[in-house]
Amino acid sequence: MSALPSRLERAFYARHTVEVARDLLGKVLVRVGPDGPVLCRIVETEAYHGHEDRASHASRGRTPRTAPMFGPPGLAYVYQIYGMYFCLNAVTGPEGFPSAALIRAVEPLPGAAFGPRDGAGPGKLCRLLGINRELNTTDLVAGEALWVGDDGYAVPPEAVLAGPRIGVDYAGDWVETPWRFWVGSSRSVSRARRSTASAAGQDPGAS
DNA sequence: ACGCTGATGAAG
DNA sequence: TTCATCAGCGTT
Repeated sequence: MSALPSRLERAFYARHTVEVARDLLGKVLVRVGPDGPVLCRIVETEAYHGHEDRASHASRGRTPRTAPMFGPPGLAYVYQIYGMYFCLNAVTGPEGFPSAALIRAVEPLPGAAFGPRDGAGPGKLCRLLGINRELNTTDLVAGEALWVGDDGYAVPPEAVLAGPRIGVDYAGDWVETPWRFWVGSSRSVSRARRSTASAAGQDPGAS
């Protein structure tokens, strides 16, 4: 039923990372690997914004690892965490300003060859799609191996929920910042809906 | 609640 | 060179 997805352009990623993270919900993540293309729908994201955001890798400035976050919007920032997993981010905002949207969960499209929990987490989806450090700094706007498209589907605004980001207990005043976004009706989000979850409003989270 | 696992960055 | 710290996951 869905049209073939059309690739998101650089202007999509060039906006405030909170807007990008929210708008990535419902978009189609396309991975073209050795075994051919795999498509899935993004249902959970998180925003990381600038050096003041103590949850962000870039909060301590530019380092070899975080350099991609300072690059042009639309790059992939892939890093390894806990020694065993990879996480995929899309670099956002203007070039030179460190911000990115973490893709935390994807759900299968109808007829997909994997289950609803196979992409339910940032490490799981990278494992599912064969995303590793080789894809770090690849261009989601121009590359062939990994990109994000729009197939015309839109998540109903009332289905978009927001809450605190996961795994950032060290982030001080930023721990409760509600920059995690997910599709409340999806079975593929990485954790059950929190009672404190709230519908994502129009306002950007903070600044 | 815990173990797995190794890159990362800061300290020295 | 050592050391503590992780934007997770799976099993108990």
